[in-house]
Amino acid sequence: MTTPPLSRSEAKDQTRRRLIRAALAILDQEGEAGLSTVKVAKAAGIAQSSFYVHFKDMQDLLRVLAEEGGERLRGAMREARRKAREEPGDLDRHRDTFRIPLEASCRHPELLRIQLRARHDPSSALRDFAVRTAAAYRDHHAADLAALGYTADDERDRRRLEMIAEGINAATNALAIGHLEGRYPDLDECADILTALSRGALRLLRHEATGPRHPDRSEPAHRPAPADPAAGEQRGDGG
Amino acid sequence: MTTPPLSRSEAKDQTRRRLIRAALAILDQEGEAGLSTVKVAKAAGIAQSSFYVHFKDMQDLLRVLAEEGGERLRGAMREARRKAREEPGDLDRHRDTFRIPLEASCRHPELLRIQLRARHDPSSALRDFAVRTAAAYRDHHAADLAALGYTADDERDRRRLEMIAEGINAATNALAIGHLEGRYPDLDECADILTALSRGALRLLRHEATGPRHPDRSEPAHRPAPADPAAGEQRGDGG
DNA sequence: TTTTTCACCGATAGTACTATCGGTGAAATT
DNA sequence: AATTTCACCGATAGTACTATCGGTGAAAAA
Repeated sequence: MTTPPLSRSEAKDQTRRRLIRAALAILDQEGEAGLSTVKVAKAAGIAQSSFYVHFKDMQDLLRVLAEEGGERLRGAMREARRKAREEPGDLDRHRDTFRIPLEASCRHPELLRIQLRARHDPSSALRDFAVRTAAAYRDHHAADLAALGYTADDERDRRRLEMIAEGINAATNALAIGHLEGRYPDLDECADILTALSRGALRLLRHEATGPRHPDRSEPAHRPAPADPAAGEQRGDGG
Repeated sequence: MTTPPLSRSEAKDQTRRRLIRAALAILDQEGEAGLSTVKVAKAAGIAQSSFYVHFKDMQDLLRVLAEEGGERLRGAMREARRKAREEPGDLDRHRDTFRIPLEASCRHPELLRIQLRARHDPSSALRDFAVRTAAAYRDHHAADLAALGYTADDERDRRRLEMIAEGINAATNALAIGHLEGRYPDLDECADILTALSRGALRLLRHEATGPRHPDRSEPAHRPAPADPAAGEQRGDGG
């Protein structure tokens, strides 16, 4: 038995972390309805009343949980993206676009499940987190697709690009869940399906973009896109 | 004005229906967490204790709700399918495949939202309903795709077909929600996106199904087109 | 009419959870 | 060593909900 002389603040922080982890586990296993200060505190090994030493109330804990969860997801996405950049994969840039969120999701199954649940639940304290996470994924896709050369010049194409990104995002989540449930063991195959799905949709986009049905504006307007895919959102860690 | 001489059983049945409708509304607006016998009974205009005249407990009400909801969704799907059969739409068979579930979902927004929520919530009494509904949609898609000539001979193709159907289903729900939220006003456009999405994925399937077992072959430019799904395109206009 | 039935009511016991209280002992500070 | 700080404790008041009770009046049956 190690006898690490924990300082008071270290011990407190450790308890706090136990509370957060306990809440995450209960949230994943029993859902938001199963959450209570009693259960969380007990699972963390402290008295129910001591819960309030660390958090103002359950809402407060969930806020912190969402913040940290969002950071973890974003970090996983960043990491996967970085790894994808280092690897040869020039040929499969398109495919990587789908592997990255898939891997990020599967690296944190509880967060994925919680996010999917909370997204449409008006009573959920995590709804905001879920909506923002989904928006981040959608933007990631939209930006990556734009980077692949699928520009959206007019209003309609922009909307279509968004719709495609949203559909792809939903499919990504569904396949990630399927993978986590063991139905689709091969993550590469999931990425393949997503790649194939998007390819068809993008053809529609490009088709519309190159040969407009209503040539009212003869302006090609080949604007060089936002250039940085989703890098702009968290380019922070530099190179 | 109206003086409808309601028999006792008629009045009771009407109260029961009010309870179910009230529960559905609360469920949609506040989520499962906001549900209580107090609220439901009050919204239905009766005393809380009288709730138990009609249902054993809240679980019982939710069971009935799920049964009726499932029946309504299935009915809407059946109806849309029937209507699609009657219409000329030979050209847009493929597209109809996606319009049908879209319309069915949008006809019952509360049920769609509730289903999406409950699907991944382990604490939800409606989880079973959600899972079965999702499975029904997925099967609908898989069957329709099969009807379009995309056979799945071996294990792998079967799994891929299922994955495609699951992805498409998820995208369908996402776009239906987007439509209900007003972001995608044109349901036809949603169907177009879904059509395009599936077309790419089906190409992958067909490629695997018709081509010889040589995985190194790159994308062929020719179009064998067994059942002619994409032939109709949409107004084609080669441009 | 007389009697029975029963949908509905108010009251309430019981359960589960929240959030605050004063107390305690060991770490931290003096 | 003496004092202060504070993370944690048990107890408990307060809140919200569930589910059961006996009572009531009007519809239904006799």
